[in-house]
Amino acid sequence: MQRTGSLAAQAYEKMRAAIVQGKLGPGEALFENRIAEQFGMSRTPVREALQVLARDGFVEMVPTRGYSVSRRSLDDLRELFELRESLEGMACRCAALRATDAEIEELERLCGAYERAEDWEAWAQTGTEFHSCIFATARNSRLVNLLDSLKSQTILTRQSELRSVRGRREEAIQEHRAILNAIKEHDPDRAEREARAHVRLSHEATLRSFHSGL
Amino acid sequence: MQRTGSLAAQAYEKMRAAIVQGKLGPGEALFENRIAEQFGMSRTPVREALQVLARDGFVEMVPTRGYSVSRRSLDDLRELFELRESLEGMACRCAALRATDAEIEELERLCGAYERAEDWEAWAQTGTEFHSCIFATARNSRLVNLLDSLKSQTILTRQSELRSVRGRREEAIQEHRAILNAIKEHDPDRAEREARAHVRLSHEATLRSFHSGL
DNA sequence: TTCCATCAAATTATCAACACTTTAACGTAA
DNA sequence: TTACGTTAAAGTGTTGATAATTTGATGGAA
Repeated sequence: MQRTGSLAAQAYEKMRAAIVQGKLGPGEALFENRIAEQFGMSRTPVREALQVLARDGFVEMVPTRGYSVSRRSLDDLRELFELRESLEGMACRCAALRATDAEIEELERLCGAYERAEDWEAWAQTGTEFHSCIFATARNSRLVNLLDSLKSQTILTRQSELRSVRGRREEAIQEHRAILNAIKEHDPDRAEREARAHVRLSHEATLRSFHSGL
Repeated sequence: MQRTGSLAAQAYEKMRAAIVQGKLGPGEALFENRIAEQFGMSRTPVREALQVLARDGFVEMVPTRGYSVSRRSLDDLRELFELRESLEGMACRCAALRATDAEIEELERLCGAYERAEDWEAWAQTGTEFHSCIFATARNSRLVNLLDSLKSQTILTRQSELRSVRGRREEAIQEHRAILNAIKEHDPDRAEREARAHVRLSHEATLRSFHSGL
Protein backbone atom coordinates (compact mmCIF):
# COMPACT_ATOMS: atom_id res chain seq x y z
CA MET A 1 0.00 0.00 0.00
CA GLN A 2 1.36 3.35 -1.04
CA ARG A 3 2.30 5.18 2.10
CA THR A 4 1.31 8.65 0.98
CA GLY A 5 -1.10 9.95 -1.60
CA SER A 6 -2.94 6.77 -2.47
CA LEU A 7 -6.56 6.73 -1.44
CA ALA A 8 -6.00 3.41 0.27
CA ALA A 9 -3.35 5.00 2.48
CA GLN A 10 -5.63 7.93 3.25
CA ALA A 11 -8.49 5.61 4.15
CA TYR A 12 -6.15 3.63 6.39
CA GLU A 13 -4.99 6.74 8.24
CA LYS A 14 -8.48 8.15 8.66
CA MET A 15 -9.88 4.93 10.04
CA ARG A 16 -6.92 4.30 12.29
CA ALA A 17 -7.20 7.80 13.70
CA ALA A 18 -10.92 7.35 14.26
CA ILE A 19 -10.33 4.10 16.11
CA VAL A 20 -7.44 5.43 18.20
CA GLN A 21 -9.44 8.54 19.10
CA GLY A 22 -12.43 6.45 20.07
CA LYS A 23 -14.69 7.90 17.42
CA LEU A 24 -15.26 4.33 16.33
CA GLY A 25 -16.10 2.26 19.37
CA PRO A 26 -14.92 -1.32 20.00
CA GLY A 27 -17.14 -3.88 18.33
CA GLU A 28 -18.66 -1.33 15.98
CA ALA A 29 -19.39 -2.75 12.54
CA LEU A 30 -17.64 -1.25 9.54
CA PHE A 31 -19.23 -1.44 6.09
CA GLU A 32 -17.21 -0.94 2.96
CA ASN A 33 -19.90 0.90 1.06
CA ARG A 34 -20.82 3.39 3.78
CA ILE A 35 -17.19 4.23 4.53
CA ALA A 36 -16.46 4.61 0.84
CA GLU A 37 -19.39 7.00 0.51
CA GLN A 38 -18.32 8.91 3.60
CA PHE A 39 -14.74 9.28 2.34
CA GLY A 40 -15.83 10.11 -1.18
CA MET A 41 -14.00 7.22 -2.82
CA SER A 42 -14.88 3.80 -4.19
CA ARG A 43 -14.94 0.63 -2.14
CA THR A 44 -11.64 -0.76 -3.46
CA PRO A 45 -9.22 1.46 -1.51
CA VAL A 46 -11.45 1.21 1.56
CA ARG A 47 -11.38 -2.56 1.30
CA GLU A 48 -7.61 -2.53 0.97
CA ALA A 49 -7.27 -0.29 4.00
CA LEU A 50 -9.58 -2.51 6.05
CA GLN A 51 -7.44 -5.54 5.26
CA VAL A 52 -4.31 -3.77 6.42
CA LEU A 53 -6.11 -2.57 9.54
CA ALA A 54 -7.05 -6.18 10.18
CA ARG A 55 -3.43 -7.24 9.79
CA ASP A 56 -2.41 -4.56 12.25
CA GLY A 57 -5.03 -5.68 14.74
CA PHE A 58 -7.23 -2.60 14.69
CA VAL A 59 -10.22 -4.34 13.15
CA GLU A 60 -11.45 -7.89 13.03
CA MET A 61 -12.40 -9.48 9.75
CA VAL A 62 -14.74 -12.39 9.04
CA PRO A 63 -14.77 -13.52 5.41
CA THR A 64 -18.02 -12.80 3.53
CA ARG A 65 -19.43 -11.24 6.69
CA GLY A 66 -17.60 -8.02 7.28
CA TYR A 67 -15.39 -6.02 9.58
CA SER A 68 -15.69 -4.60 13.07
CA VAL A 69 -13.49 -2.51 15.32
CA SER A 70 -11.39 -4.76 17.53
CA ARG A 71 -12.57 -4.98 21.09
CA ARG A 72 -9.68 -3.67 23.14
CA SER A 73 -9.25 -5.10 26.57
CA LEU A 74 -6.61 -5.64 29.20
CA ASP A 75 -5.99 -8.98 27.54
CA ASP A 76 -5.13 -7.20 24.29
CA LEU A 77 -2.78 -4.95 26.18
CA ARG A 78 -1.13 -7.98 27.71
CA GLU A 79 -0.75 -9.61 24.29
CA LEU A 80 0.84 -6.52 22.85
CA PHE A 81 3.28 -6.09 25.70
CA GLU A 82 4.24 -9.75 25.63
CA LEU A 83 5.07 -9.38 21.97
CA ARG A 84 6.98 -6.19 22.55
CA GLU A 85 8.95 -7.79 25.36
CA SER A 86 9.90 -10.69 23.15
CA LEU A 87 10.73 -8.69 20.04
CA GLU A 88 12.41 -5.67 21.62
CA GLY A 89 14.45 -8.04 23.72
CA MET A 90 15.64 -9.83 20.61
CA ALA A 91 16.26 -6.52 18.84
CA CYS A 92 18.51 -5.29 21.65
CA ARG A 93 20.28 -8.64 21.77
CA CYS A 94 21.05 -8.39 18.06
CA ALA A 95 22.02 -4.74 18.37
CA ALA A 96 24.52 -5.63 21.09
CA LEU A 97 26.00 -8.27 18.81
CA ARG A 98 26.21 -6.10 15.73
CA ALA A 99 26.56 -2.45 16.68
CA THR A 100 29.41 -0.59 15.02
CA ASP A 101 31.31 2.18 16.76
CA ALA A 102 29.46 4.76 14.69
CA GLU A 103 26.10 3.33 15.68
CA ILE A 104 27.04 3.33 19.34
CA GLU A 105 28.04 6.96 19.03
CA GLU A 106 24.68 7.76 17.45
CA LEU A 107 22.82 5.87 20.17
CA GLU A 108 24.78 7.79 22.79
CA ARG A 109 23.72 11.05 21.18
CA LEU A 110 20.05 10.05 20.98
CA CYS A 111 20.03 8.79 24.55
CA GLY A 112 21.42 12.15 25.69
CA ALA A 113 18.77 14.00 23.72
CA TYR A 114 16.13 11.86 25.41
CA GLU A 115 17.49 12.71 28.83
CA ARG A 116 17.55 16.42 28.08
CA ALA A 117 14.08 16.57 26.47
CA GLU A 118 11.91 19.10 28.26
CA ASP A 119 8.33 18.81 27.14
CA TRP A 120 6.18 15.81 26.50
CA GLU A 121 6.38 16.04 22.73
CA ALA A 122 10.17 16.00 22.82
CA TRP A 123 10.18 12.90 25.05
CA ALA A 124 8.02 11.02 22.62
CA GLN A 125 10.11 12.16 19.65
CA THR A 126 13.54 11.41 21.07
CA GLY A 127 12.36 8.19 22.67
CA THR A 128 11.09 6.96 19.34
CA GLU A 129 14.34 7.92 17.63
CA PHE A 130 16.39 6.05 20.21
CA HIS A 131 14.30 2.92 19.78
CA SER A 132 14.39 3.17 15.99
CA CYS A 133 18.15 3.46 16.00
CA ILE A 134 18.46 0.32 18.10
CA PHE A 135 16.15 -1.56 15.78
CA ALA A 136 18.12 -0.49 12.73
CA THR A 137 21.27 -1.67 14.47
CA ALA A 138 19.74 -5.12 14.95
CA ARG A 139 19.95 -5.86 11.18
CA ASN A 140 16.67 -7.69 10.94
CA SER A 141 14.18 -6.06 8.63
CA ARG A 142 11.31 -8.36 9.53
CA LEU A 143 11.80 -7.59 13.21
CA VAL A 144 11.70 -3.87 12.43
CA ASN A 145 8.47 -4.24 10.46
CA LEU A 146 6.79 -6.12 13.26
CA LEU A 147 7.88 -3.59 15.87
CA ASP A 148 6.63 -0.76 13.66
CA SER A 149 3.25 -2.40 13.46
CA LEU A 150 3.18 -2.95 17.22
CA LYS A 151 4.17 0.61 17.90
CA SER A 152 1.22 2.00 16.01
CA GLN A 153 -1.06 -0.13 18.16
CA THR A 154 0.33 1.17 21.44
CA ILE A 155 0.42 4.85 20.62
CA LEU A 156 -2.50 5.67 22.87
CA THR A 157 -1.18 3.81 25.86
CA ARG A 158 2.26 5.33 25.56
CA GLN A 159 0.91 8.82 26.03
CA SER A 160 -1.03 8.03 29.15
CA GLU A 161 1.87 6.07 30.57
CA LEU A 162 4.50 8.82 30.46
CA ARG A 163 2.08 11.59 31.24
CA SER A 164 0.13 10.28 34.13
CA VAL A 165 2.49 8.02 36.06
CA ARG A 166 4.59 10.06 38.43
CA GLY A 167 8.32 9.48 38.09
CA ARG A 168 7.88 7.15 35.11
CA ARG A 169 10.02 9.37 32.91
CA GLU A 170 12.96 9.28 35.30
CA GLU A 171 12.70 5.48 35.46
CA ALA A 172 12.52 5.26 31.68
CA ILE A 173 15.68 7.35 31.36
CA GLN A 174 17.58 4.98 33.61
CA GLU A 175 16.27 1.96 31.72
CA HIS A 176 17.34 3.41 28.39
CA ARG A 177 20.78 4.12 29.78
CA ALA A 178 21.07 0.55 31.04
CA ILE A 179 20.18 -0.83 27.61
CA LEU A 180 22.67 1.48 25.92
CA ASN A 181 25.46 0.44 28.27
CA ALA A 182 24.85 -3.23 27.56
CA ILE A 183 24.95 -2.56 23.81
CA LYS A 184 28.12 -0.52 24.20
CA GLU A 185 29.80 -3.42 25.92
CA HIS A 186 28.47 -5.85 23.29
CA ASP A 187 26.80 -7.92 25.98
CA PRO A 188 23.79 -9.49 24.23
CA ASP A 189 22.41 -11.33 27.26
CA ARG A 190 22.36 -8.20 29.39
CA ALA A 191 21.00 -6.06 26.54
CA GLU A 192 18.09 -8.43 26.10
CA ARG A 193 17.47 -8.64 29.84
CA GLU A 194 17.45 -4.88 30.26
CA ALA A 195 15.20 -4.36 27.26
CA ARG A 196 12.69 -6.88 28.51
CA ALA A 197 12.70 -5.36 31.96
CA HIS A 198 12.07 -1.98 30.34
CA VAL A 199 9.03 -3.28 28.47
CA ARG A 200 7.69 -5.04 31.57
CA LEU A 201 7.99 -1.89 33.66
CA SER A 202 6.33 0.06 30.90
CA HIS A 203 3.48 -2.42 30.94
CA GLU A 204 3.07 -2.06 34.68
CA ALA A 205 3.13 1.72 34.46
CA THR A 206 0.49 1.61 31.75
CA LEU A 207 -1.74 -0.55 33.89
CA ARG A 208 -1.27 1.86 36.79
CA SER A 209 -2.19 4.78 34.56
CA PHE A 210 -5.39 2.96 33.64
CA HIS A 211 -6.27 2.39 37.27
CA SER A 212 -5.63 5.99 38.17
CA GLY A 213 -8.40 7.26 35.94
CA LEU A 214 -7.79 7.95 32.25
CA MET B 1 -9.32 -13.24 2.87
CA GLN B 2 -11.61 -16.22 2.78
CA ARG B 3 -9.54 -19.25 3.56
CA THR B 4 -11.15 -21.66 1.13
CA GLY B 5 -13.08 -21.19 -2.04
CA SER B 6 -12.48 -17.53 -2.65
CA LEU B 7 -10.49 -16.76 -5.77
CA ALA B 8 -8.17 -14.59 -3.74
CA ALA B 9 -7.36 -17.54 -1.49
CA GLN B 10 -6.79 -19.77 -4.51
CA ALA B 11 -4.49 -17.21 -6.09
CA TYR B 12 -2.57 -16.92 -2.82
CA GLU B 13 -2.08 -20.67 -2.55
CA LYS B 14 -1.05 -21.10 -6.16
CA MET B 15 1.51 -18.34 -6.04
CA ARG B 16 2.86 -19.41 -2.69
CA ALA B 17 3.27 -22.96 -3.95
CA ALA B 18 5.01 -21.71 -7.08
CA ILE B 19 7.43 -19.65 -5.00
CA VAL B 20 8.11 -22.40 -2.47
CA GLN B 21 8.67 -24.93 -5.25
CA GLY B 22 11.01 -22.59 -7.04
CA LYS B 23 8.85 -22.29 -10.14
CA LEU B 24 9.02 -18.56 -9.55
CA GLY B 25 12.63 -17.58 -9.01
CA PRO B 26 13.85 -14.97 -6.51
CA GLY B 27 13.68 -11.45 -7.92
CA GLU B 28 11.27 -12.46 -10.66
CA ALA B 29 8.73 -9.74 -11.45
CA LEU B 30 5.04 -10.47 -10.93
CA PHE B 31 2.39 -8.62 -12.94
CA GLU B 32 -1.20 -8.49 -11.83
CA ASN B 33 -2.66 -8.67 -15.32
CA ARG B 34 -0.59 -11.61 -16.57
CA ILE B 35 -1.22 -13.65 -13.44
CA ALA B 36 -4.92 -12.85 -13.60
CA GLU B 37 -5.02 -14.03 -17.18
CA GLN B 38 -3.05 -17.15 -16.34
CA PHE B 39 -5.36 -18.04 -13.44
CA GLY B 40 -8.50 -17.16 -15.37
CA MET B 41 -9.71 -14.51 -12.95
CA SER B 42 -9.74 -10.74 -12.77
CA ARG B 43 -6.98 -8.61 -11.26
CA THR B 44 -8.84 -7.90 -8.03
CA PRO B 45 -8.35 -11.25 -6.26
CA VAL B 46 -4.80 -11.49 -7.65
CA ARG B 47 -4.00 -8.07 -6.28
CA GLU B 48 -5.40 -9.03 -2.91
CA ALA B 49 -3.36 -12.23 -2.85
CA LEU B 50 -0.18 -10.34 -3.77
CA GLN B 51 -0.69 -7.96 -0.88
CA VAL B 52 -1.05 -10.83 1.55
CA LEU B 53 2.00 -12.52 0.05
CA ALA B 54 3.87 -9.26 0.59
CA ARG B 55 2.75 -9.19 4.23
CA ASP B 56 3.96 -12.76 4.63
CA GLY B 57 7.33 -11.93 3.12
CA PHE B 58 7.07 -14.05 -0.02
CA VAL B 59 7.03 -11.10 -2.40
CA GLU B 60 8.29 -7.55 -2.23
CA MET B 61 6.03 -4.67 -3.17
CA VAL B 62 6.93 -1.19 -4.35
CA PRO B 63 3.96 1.18 -4.62
CA THR B 64 2.99 2.12 -8.20
CA ARG B 65 5.86 -0.02 -9.45
CA GLY B 66 4.96 -3.59 -8.84
CA TYR B 67 5.78 -6.86 -7.17
CA SER B 68 8.66 -9.31 -7.29
CA VAL B 69 9.47 -12.61 -5.64
CA SER B 70 11.52 -11.98 -2.50
CA ARG B 71 15.18 -12.70 -2.84
CA ARG B 72 15.92 -15.43 -0.33
CA SER B 73 19.36 -15.52 1.16
CA LEU B 74 21.19 -16.79 4.21
CA ASP B 75 20.45 -13.39 5.74
CA ASP B 76 16.74 -14.00 5.29
CA LEU B 77 17.11 -17.37 6.91
CA ARG B 78 18.91 -15.75 9.81
CA GLU B 79 16.16 -13.13 10.17
CA LEU B 80 13.46 -15.77 10.19
CA PHE B 81 15.21 -17.92 12.76
CA GLU B 82 15.91 -14.94 15.00
CA LEU B 83 12.22 -14.13 14.96
CA ARG B 84 11.26 -17.72 15.60
CA GLU B 85 13.69 -17.94 18.49
CA SER B 86 12.24 -14.83 20.04
CA LEU B 87 8.57 -15.66 19.48
CA GLU B 88 8.62 -19.39 20.15
CA GLY B 89 10.60 -18.68 23.29
CA MET B 90 7.93 -16.29 24.47
CA ALA B 91 5.18 -18.71 23.46
CA CYS B 92 6.69 -21.50 25.55
CA ARG B 93 7.24 -19.13 28.46
CA CYS B 94 3.55 -18.15 28.37
CA ALA B 95 2.49 -21.77 27.93
CA ALA B 96 4.45 -22.75 31.03
CA LEU B 97 2.71 -19.98 32.96
CA ARG B 98 -0.80 -20.78 31.76
CA ALA B 99 -1.08 -24.46 30.86
CA THR B 100 -4.01 -26.28 32.43
CA ASP B 101 -3.80 -29.94 33.42
CA ALA B 102 -5.88 -30.89 30.39
CA GLU B 103 -3.53 -29.04 28.08
CA ILE B 104 -0.50 -30.69 29.60
CA GLU B 105 -2.13 -34.05 29.07
CA GLU B 106 -2.79 -33.19 25.43
CA LEU B 107 0.81 -32.01 24.96
CA GLU B 108 2.02 -35.25 26.47
CA ARG B 109 -0.07 -37.21 24.00
CA LEU B 110 1.17 -35.20 21.00
CA CYS B 111 4.78 -35.43 22.13
CA GLY B 112 4.40 -39.20 22.34
CA ALA B 113 2.89 -39.33 18.87
CA TYR B 114 5.82 -37.33 17.57
CA GLU B 115 8.28 -39.75 19.11
CA ARG B 116 6.51 -42.75 17.63
CA ALA B 117 6.05 -41.27 14.15
CA GLU B 118 7.60 -43.55 11.54
CA ASP B 119 7.73 -41.83 8.20
CA TRP B 120 8.70 -38.34 7.26
CA GLU B 121 5.15 -37.15 6.67
CA ALA B 122 4.08 -38.24 10.14
CA TRP B 123 7.01 -36.38 11.75
CA ALA B 124 6.03 -33.18 10.04
CA GLN B 125 2.37 -33.64 10.96
CA THR B 126 2.82 -34.53 14.63
CA GLY B 127 5.56 -31.96 15.06
CA THR B 128 3.29 -29.24 13.76
CA GLU B 129 0.47 -30.39 16.04
CA PHE B 130 2.74 -30.31 19.07
CA HIS B 131 3.88 -26.80 18.29
CA SER B 132 0.35 -25.60 17.57
CA CYS B 133 -0.87 -26.96 20.88
CA ILE B 134 1.85 -25.08 22.74
CA PHE B 135 1.00 -21.88 20.92
CA ALA B 136 -2.69 -22.25 21.76
CA THR B 137 -1.72 -22.77 25.38
CA ALA B 138 0.19 -19.48 25.38
CA ARG B 139 -3.08 -17.48 25.19
CA ASN B 140 -1.77 -14.82 22.84
CA SER B 141 -3.61 -14.66 19.55
CA ARG B 142 -1.25 -12.15 17.96
CA LEU B 143 1.72 -14.35 18.80
CA VAL B 144 -0.02 -17.30 17.18
CA ASN B 145 -0.75 -15.31 14.01
CA LEU B 146 2.85 -14.24 13.70
CA LEU B 147 4.17 -17.75 14.23
CA ASP B 148 1.73 -19.07 11.64
CA SER B 149 3.04 -16.59 9.13
CA LEU B 150 6.62 -17.47 9.97
CA LYS B 151 5.94 -21.17 9.70
CA SER B 152 4.68 -20.86 6.16
CA GLN B 153 7.90 -19.13 5.23
CA THR B 154 10.11 -21.87 6.61
CA ILE B 155 8.29 -24.85 5.16
CA LEU B 156 10.95 -25.56 2.59
CA THR B 157 13.83 -25.40 5.00
CA ARG B 158 12.11 -27.65 7.53
CA GLN B 159 11.93 -30.50 5.06
CA SER B 160 15.57 -30.39 4.16
CA GLU B 161 16.55 -30.06 7.80
CA LEU B 162 14.85 -33.19 9.11
CA ARG B 163 15.50 -35.21 6.00
CA SER B 164 19.09 -34.59 5.25
CA VAL B 165 20.79 -34.00 8.59
CA ARG B 166 21.70 -37.30 10.18
CA GLY B 167 20.41 -37.73 13.71
CA ARG B 168 18.51 -34.45 13.65
CA ARG B 169 15.24 -36.19 14.34
CA GLU B 170 16.52 -37.86 17.48
CA GLU B 171 17.85 -34.52 18.70
CA ALA B 172 14.53 -32.84 17.94
CA ILE B 173 12.68 -35.47 19.96
CA GLN B 174 14.84 -34.79 22.99
CA GLU B 175 14.40 -31.05 22.60
CA HIS B 176 10.62 -31.37 22.40
CA ARG B 177 10.64 -33.51 25.51
CA ALA B 178 12.74 -30.94 27.37
CA ILE B 179 10.29 -28.17 26.47
CA LEU B 180 7.35 -30.29 27.54
CA ASN B 181 8.94 -31.07 30.89
CA ALA B 182 9.53 -27.39 31.60
CA ILE B 183 5.91 -26.59 30.74
CA LYS B 184 4.71 -29.46 32.92
CA GLU B 185 6.62 -28.05 35.87
CA HIS B 186 5.33 -24.55 35.11
CA ASP B 187 8.89 -23.25 34.86
CA PRO B 188 8.65 -20.33 32.39
CA ASP B 189 12.36 -19.46 32.40
CA ARG B 190 13.39 -22.99 31.55
CA ALA B 191 10.61 -23.41 28.99
CA GLU B 192 11.77 -20.31 27.16
CA ARG B 193 15.42 -21.35 27.37
CA GLU B 194 14.72 -24.82 26.00
CA ALA B 195 12.52 -23.49 23.21
CA ARG B 196 15.15 -21.02 22.12
CA ALA B 197 17.83 -23.66 22.19
CA HIS B 198 15.58 -25.83 20.05
CA VAL B 199 15.16 -23.11 17.43
CA ARG B 200 18.89 -22.33 17.43
CA LEU B 201 19.81 -25.97 16.90
CA SER B 202 17.22 -26.19 14.16
CA HIS B 203 18.84 -23.18 12.50
CA GLU B 204 22.26 -24.78 12.68
CA ALA B 205 20.95 -28.05 11.28
CA THR B 206 19.31 -26.17 8.42
CA LEU B 207 22.55 -24.42 7.60
CA ARG B 208 24.34 -27.76 7.66
CA SER B 209 21.75 -29.25 5.31
CA PHE B 210 22.39 -26.36 2.93
CA HIS B 211 26.14 -26.96 2.97
CA SER B 212 25.72 -30.67 2.37
CA GLY B 213 24.11 -30.18 -0.98
CA LEU B 214 20.36 -29.48 -1.37
C1' DT C 1 -45.32 -23.74 19.77
C1' DT C 2 -41.39 -25.11 17.18
C1' DC C 3 -39.02 -26.34 13.19
C1' DC C 4 -37.80 -25.79 8.58
C1' DA C 5 -38.08 -23.82 3.88
C1' DT C 6 -38.29 -19.74 1.29
C1' DC C 7 -37.41 -15.19 0.17
C1' DA C 8 -35.81 -10.38 0.31
C1' DA C 9 -32.54 -7.09 1.94
C1' DA C 10 -27.94 -6.10 2.85
C1' DT C 11 -23.21 -6.84 2.16
C1' DT C 12 -19.12 -8.85 0.38
C1' DA C 13 -16.58 -10.90 -3.80
C1' DT C 14 -15.46 -10.23 -8.38
C1' DC C 15 -15.27 -8.13 -12.79
C1' DA C 16 -14.13 -5.16 -16.81
C1' DA C 17 -13.08 -0.60 -17.96
C1' DC C 18 -10.88 3.84 -17.14
C1' DA C 19 -7.23 7.07 -15.13
C1' DC C 20 -2.87 7.95 -13.55
C1' DT C 21 2.21 6.89 -13.01
C1' DT C 22 6.47 5.07 -14.21
C1' DT C 23 9.83 3.48 -17.37
C1' DA C 24 12.57 3.42 -21.11
C1' DA C 25 13.21 4.21 -25.89
C1' DC C 26 13.79 7.76 -29.17
C1' DG C 27 15.10 11.88 -31.20
C1' DT C 28 17.11 16.38 -30.83
C1' DA C 29 20.42 19.81 -29.60
C1' DA C 30 24.65 21.27 -27.26
C1' DT D 1 29.06 11.71 -27.80
C1' DT D 2 26.23 13.04 -24.17
C1' DA D 3 22.53 15.26 -21.90
C1' DC D 4 17.84 16.25 -21.91
C1' DG D 5 12.91 16.64 -23.22
C1' DT D 6 9.23 13.93 -25.40
C1' DT D 7 6.42 10.22 -25.84
C1' DA D 8 4.41 5.61 -26.09
C1' DA D 9 4.08 1.29 -23.82
C1' DA D 10 3.22 -1.18 -19.77
C1' DG D 11 1.50 -1.52 -15.29
C1' DT D 12 -0.64 -0.05 -11.10
C1' DG D 13 -4.50 2.70 -8.83
C1' DT D 14 -9.34 3.43 -8.90
C1' DT D 15 -14.03 3.20 -10.32
C1' DG D 16 -18.89 1.72 -10.79
C1' DA D 17 -21.44 -2.23 -11.94
C1' DT D 18 -22.57 -7.19 -11.48
C1' DA D 19 -22.50 -11.84 -9.12
C1' DA D 20 -22.61 -14.49 -5.11
C1' DT D 21 -23.24 -15.01 -0.28
C1' DT D 22 -25.17 -14.29 4.25
C1' DT D 23 -28.72 -12.99 7.51
C1' DG D 24 -32.95 -12.45 9.38
C1' DA D 25 -37.85 -12.23 8.53
C1' DT D 26 -41.86 -14.58 7.08
C1' DG D 27 -44.98 -18.14 6.71
C1' DG D 28 -46.56 -22.78 6.58
C1' DA D 29 -46.47 -27.61 8.42
C1' DA D 30 -45.64 -31.02 12.06
